[in-house]
Amino acid sequence: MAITMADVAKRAGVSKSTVSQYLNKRYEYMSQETRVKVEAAIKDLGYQPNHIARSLKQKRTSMVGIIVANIMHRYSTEVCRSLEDYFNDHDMNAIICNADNDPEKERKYIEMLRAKQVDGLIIFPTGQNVELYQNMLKNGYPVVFMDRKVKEIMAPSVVVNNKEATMRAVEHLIEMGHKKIAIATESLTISTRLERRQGYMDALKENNVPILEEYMISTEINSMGSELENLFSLQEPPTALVAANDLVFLEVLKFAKASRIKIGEQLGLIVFDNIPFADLVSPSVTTISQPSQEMGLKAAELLLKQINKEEVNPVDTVFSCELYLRESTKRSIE
Amino acid sequence: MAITMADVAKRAGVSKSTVSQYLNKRYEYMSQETRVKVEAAIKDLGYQPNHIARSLKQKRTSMVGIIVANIMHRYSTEVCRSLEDYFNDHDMNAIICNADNDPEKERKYIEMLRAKQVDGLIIFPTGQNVELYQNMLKNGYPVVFMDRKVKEIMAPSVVVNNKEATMRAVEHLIEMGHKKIAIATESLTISTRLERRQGYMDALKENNVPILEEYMISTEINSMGSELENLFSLQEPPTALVAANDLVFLEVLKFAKASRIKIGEQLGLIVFDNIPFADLVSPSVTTISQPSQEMGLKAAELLLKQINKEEVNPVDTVFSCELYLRESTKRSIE
DNA sequence: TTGTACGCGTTATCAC
DNA sequence: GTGATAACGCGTACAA
Repeated sequence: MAITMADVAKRAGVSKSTVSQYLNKRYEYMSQETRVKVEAAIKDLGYQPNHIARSLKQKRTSMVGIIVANIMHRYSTEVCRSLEDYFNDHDMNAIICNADNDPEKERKYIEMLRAKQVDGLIIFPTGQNVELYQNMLKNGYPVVFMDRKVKEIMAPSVVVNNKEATMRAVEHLIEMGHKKIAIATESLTISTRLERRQGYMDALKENNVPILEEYMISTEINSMGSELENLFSLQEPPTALVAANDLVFLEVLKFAKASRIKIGEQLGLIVFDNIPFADLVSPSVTTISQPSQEMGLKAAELLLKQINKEEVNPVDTVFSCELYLRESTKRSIE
Repeated sequence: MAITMADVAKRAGVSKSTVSQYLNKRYEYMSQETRVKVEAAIKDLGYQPNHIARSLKQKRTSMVGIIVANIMHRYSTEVCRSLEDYFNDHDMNAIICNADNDPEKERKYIEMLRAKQVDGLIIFPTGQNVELYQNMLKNGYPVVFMDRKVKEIMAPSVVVNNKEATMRAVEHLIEMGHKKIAIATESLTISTRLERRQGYMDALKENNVPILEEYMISTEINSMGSELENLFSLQEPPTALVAANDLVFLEVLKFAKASRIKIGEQLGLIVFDNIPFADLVSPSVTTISQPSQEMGLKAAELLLKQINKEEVNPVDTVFSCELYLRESTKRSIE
């Protein structure tokens, strides 16, 4: 079917090994004459080396796996883009998989990618497959965790300062006079969500603002709308809200539109996530932005080091978020 | 290093072939007894089959390549998500690559992915590597083109009715009383951009609205801002604008904000692309939306059929876009 | 400088 | 039912 080294060798009137030498640019072991012969044969036949066979021999596929929670998060897309760029520059390919925050799916992907002999894995972990993570780390398999921490695990991780960034954001709301501040997160199964909520609570506590359970909603995206309705039906509805990621933000926008709540006027709003049009819509949206590009770069570097058998410390690399103040939090409360 | 079939065979006291039979579930050729022995050995050793070796033998990697123009387009992300879902459901993996509309990069990716023996390719083509495309098609290599057509090529393609959709959108602007309608596209190197522009021109012609060169700007994203400035510095600046994709839209928003042009009030705006928050921002944005999910599904099906040696006609599958009328085009001109 | 022979981990084809 | 043995396509000692 396809053209193999043997075909090239026959055509050029040399042996397979000579062709192999040529392909690996070990020209010292070769006369000028055979070199051009081989070159011609390759061109003639349109020969393409078979990486699969090479991988089998070399135990290196030049592929890495990326297991992302959900590529529809803007942040995830940005990180993937950054990772892909980096690996491409290093002649590697990335296989991108969506685990959808489903531990079962995550497990399946990890096993599949390892069976495919990918050289390493970058994982946005669900946090639920602890034994599996530990197994990989114990065996020295190259892994970098991204975005989320796994408590029981010591591993190279690339994360942001969720707690501090949220604290800073909530403090800003407090400075603007807000006292009735709510936070909406997805279900509290993942470190980032817990940390953001903790930052929210810490900020309130440090500023002697009472922490009210009913101001902290956390639920699936599907039921976020009705939870928001409850929240704003309280006797004392919040005057400000922190949306803990972009999907939550979308739900908040939907709800605000339906309820004719004017963001920026009646409701101060901060979003923890990267939003492409945040500064261009009206009102522009105050965001806590994550340096997705740099994080992807760092994670890729950490993985590549491990693949190249360099020592990598199993510690968190913590990036700082940027708080962009915009119109959605411009109005102060007396 | 890793555990191989040979290890399992030794442990279970059988031959490699028997282990292979077991793994491929050919239990008929096996006593109950050996079956449990093999099973136990696999569990004990934590054996994982090596897909690379299997691929070498079977000439099927269960991987497909996706070469996307730029994953930062929302539409591309949505298509990728859809593709990934489909292939995952069929026990295949997708390798996603960004060609950045660069023919050279595209060529490199096609060659790399084919060397990696991926079972097929879904390409958002630059259109510039015609010989390469033709070569793949001639050899019966599974390929599906996505989003863009390649003129010289007969191949299974999944596209939208760019011209008709844009016509419809521009007709709407005309119905609203607009006569000074502009269109902004990226450089006219790609079929979708040409088709959208053609649809724009056709709509004007059919409605006896003069076509003005100075109302049709097409340039790199980098210089879109200054082109927009020129456009709106004309003696008769346009009252409506079609942004031909989401990146152009972003530039339009930037420009409008800087120039204090009120979208929906002073400028009717239609965007050809999928915009996540289009209906939730103020003013909400009239969009021409592409059925990314269904298109991904269709493309995946077409590719899988080819991989399974089923006959697939080298024709365009044309999906229809949806025109969502929103506030950015609500104001009529007398 | 070039060729031979073997190994990589799996599957397919036969014998037994 | 089970087990040698030969592919698959490439890399690489080692020999020539």
